[in-house]
Amino acid sequence: MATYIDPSGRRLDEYPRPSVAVDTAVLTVTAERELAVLLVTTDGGWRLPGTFLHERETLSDAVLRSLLAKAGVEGLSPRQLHVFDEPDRDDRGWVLSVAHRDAVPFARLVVDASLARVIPLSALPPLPFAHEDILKAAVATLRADYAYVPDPSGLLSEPFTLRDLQSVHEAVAGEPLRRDTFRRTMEPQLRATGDTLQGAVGKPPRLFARV
Amino acid sequence: MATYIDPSGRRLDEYPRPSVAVDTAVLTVTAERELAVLLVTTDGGWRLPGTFLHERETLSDAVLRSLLAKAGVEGLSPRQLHVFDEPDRDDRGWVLSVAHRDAVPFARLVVDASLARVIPLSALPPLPFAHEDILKAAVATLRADYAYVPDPSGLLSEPFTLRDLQSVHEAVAGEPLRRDTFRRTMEPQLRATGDTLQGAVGKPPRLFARV
DNA sequence: CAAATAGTGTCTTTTAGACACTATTCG
DNA sequence: CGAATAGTGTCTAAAAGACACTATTTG
Repeated sequence: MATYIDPSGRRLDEYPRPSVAVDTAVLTVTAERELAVLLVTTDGGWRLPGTFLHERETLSDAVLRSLLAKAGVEGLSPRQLHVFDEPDRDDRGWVLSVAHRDAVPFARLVVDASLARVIPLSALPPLPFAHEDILKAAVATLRADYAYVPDPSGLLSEPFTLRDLQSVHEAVAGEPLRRDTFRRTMEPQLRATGDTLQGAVGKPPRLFARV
Repeated sequence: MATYIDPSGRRLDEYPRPSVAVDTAVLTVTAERELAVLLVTTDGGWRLPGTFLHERETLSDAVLRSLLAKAGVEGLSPRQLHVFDEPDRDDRGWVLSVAHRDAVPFARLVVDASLARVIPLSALPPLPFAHEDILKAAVATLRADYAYVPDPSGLLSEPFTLRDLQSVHEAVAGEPLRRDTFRRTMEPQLRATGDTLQGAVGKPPRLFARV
C-alpha cells in the first residue's frame, strides 16, 4: 500500500493517535423465549461490555477477550456494526469505539452476577447514549438475519422441533409469526433427523437440524 | 461512560494506540452511463483516496478533507462500510482503516488528472487487496439503496425524465431494467414538474423531480 | 372419545414480470 | 404517414397471507 502523503510532507502516521475501544451487544434468547442482551455493571450503572484494543490486537480478538472475561464464552464470531466517533465528550481522551454484535445460546453464557447480567430487552435499564444505538443496530441486523433463514446464529440446540424454532424466531422478531408460512419458509432449509419428540400430548413433532 | 477497567488495574487508554486511516470509494455515473469510481495514483499504482485521521477529527471530516483535496468536491455525506484490521502487513506500523462510501454526480467531481481519475468499473486497474473489497461493498450498498428508491444519492440533476432515471439505475444495477416495472415502482415516489422535454423525436417525456 | 398439537391443502391477495396496445411527437 | 419514444392496460407467474381441514398422539 502506498504511503499516505500530506501536503506538508509530514508522515501522517506520526500524528497523535486515538484510543480505540470495542463495545459489543451480545444477544441471546432466554428460556422464556425473550430476546435479551448481556450487560455489565460498573459504578452502579449498566453498559455493554467493552475494552480498549491492546497493541497489535485485532478488533475481533479484543471483543473475544472482553467477553471471555465477562461471560465465560468462547468461539463467538463478532460482527462489526459501526464506528462511533465521539463516544463521549467528557471522557478522558480521544476514543473511537467500534461497535460489534454477536448472538450466542443462553446456556453458553456463564456470567458472574455481580459483574454482568443477561437482561431482557423488555426490562432494559438506562444505558449510555451510544449504547442504545448499538443495541438497536444489533437487534436490527439480527432480525434481518433471521427473517428468511432458520436460526443462523445457532441460538437453538439441535435437534429441535419447528415449534421451538418458531418460538426463537418470534423472540428475535419481537412479534408472532404465522405457523404455516413459517414452516413453508424454513422446512426446506432444514434436515429432518427422522426422529420425533415423544412424551407430550398431541401428535409427536418431527425433529430437525440445521443444514 | 464508565472507565474501562483492566484486570491489572492499568488505565487502558495508556496502551499503545493504532494509527487510524480512512479510505473512501467515491462512486459516480459517467455521461456514458457507466458506474465509475474515483481513484488516485501514487507511485504508478492506483488506490482509493484516503488519509490518516488528524487529532480530534471525526472520521467523516477526514473523508471530506481527503476528497476536497483530490476531487474538489464538497458537501458529501460519507457512509461507513467496515473497519479493516490489518490493511497491510508490510506497512510501517499498526494501522486501522475505516472504509467509507459516497456517491456524487459526475459533474461535481473536479479532478486533477495527474493525481486522480474517475475510472469505470469495467476498466479497473489492479488495486491494493482491501480496496477491492471496499469497492465491492460500496457497490453492493449503492445497489441496495437504488433498488426501490429513485436516485437516493442524487446522481442525476433535476428535472429528469423517467428514461434518464432508468439509465442511471441501470448503470448502478449493472443490468437492464424493465421499463414498465421501473416506471410503476418509481413514479409514485416522484413529483411531476408539469413540464415536458421538447425537441426530440417521439412523444415528449414528462419531467420529474425527487420528492 | 375429547383435547391438544403437528402437518397440509387450497383459496385469496399481493407483487413482479411479460407483452402488447395506445398516445404523441418529428420529419 | 412511418418511425420513434412515452405511457398504460391487462394477463400471467410467483410469493405471501389466511383459513380450515386432516393426522396422530395422550389421558
